[in-house]
Amino acid sequence: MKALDDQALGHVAEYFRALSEPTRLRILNSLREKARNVGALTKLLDCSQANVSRHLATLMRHGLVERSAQGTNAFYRIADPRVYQLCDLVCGHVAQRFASQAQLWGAPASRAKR
Amino acid sequence: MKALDDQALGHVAEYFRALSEPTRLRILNSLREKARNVGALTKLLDCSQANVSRHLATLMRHGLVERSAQGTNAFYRIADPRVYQLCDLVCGHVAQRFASQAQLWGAPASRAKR
DNA sequence: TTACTATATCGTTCTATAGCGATATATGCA
DNA sequence: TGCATATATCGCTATAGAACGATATAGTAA
Repeated sequence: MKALDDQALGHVAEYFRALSEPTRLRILNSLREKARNVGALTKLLDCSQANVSRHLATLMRHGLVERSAQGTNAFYRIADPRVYQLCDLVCGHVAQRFASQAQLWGAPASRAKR
Repeated sequence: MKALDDQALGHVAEYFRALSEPTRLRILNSLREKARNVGALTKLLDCSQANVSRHLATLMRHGLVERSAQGTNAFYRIADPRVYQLCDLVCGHVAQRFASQAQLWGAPASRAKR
């Protein structure tokens, strides 16, 4: 992110926005192991089929997943495994943040040593 | 991001959401070199002081920047340089996506060979 | 054809938030 | 004290998008 022009910055922001929804992250997480069709994801996530379809469309629009139709089924798979690098980085940050906050608050939840 | 419980997933989503706004990305980009106070950022970004302050509060809330007051000035600095790793990953993805789309579209914008 | 399944899309409602102007708060100086 | 500067916050409007139910589209089989 060096000397980004505004247009590129907008695209980066949109990419992050695509990842800023818990249901979409759950979809990506479900596709970690293998490709799945919409119905499977619907059951797995306990979410309406319409919503799953719409979130998949959003993920498609940003190149996060790929689609392959087989008969009436639409199978989705991760298009770019780098997305997991992103998530892992953020998870690390979030976890660390919680750890330090737990320390600050006297760690009532996650037993810290003193 | 392996077997994330819903709460953690929500936090990850919120973290991404904090990064999903062009103005906030511009702020982070401006803080890449050095810490700046609100007034400096306001001029730099050509944005209202109220907005800058509010975005900084959002970035603070997610642990992306740190604040240090000096008199009436509030200086902000990057709290976690890993955020730039995130942005660089996304930039790489976005750039690659544009390149392949340019190929698909016959590259009218970014002169492709053939 | 008709019926069934899988997926996508539409229309509505509701919530979150960005931007703006005005104002509140805090610090420093005369 | 009073005033100027720096920052934070409030109230408002407008917009984006998430969830939902209903419906449209496509493939498949009888």
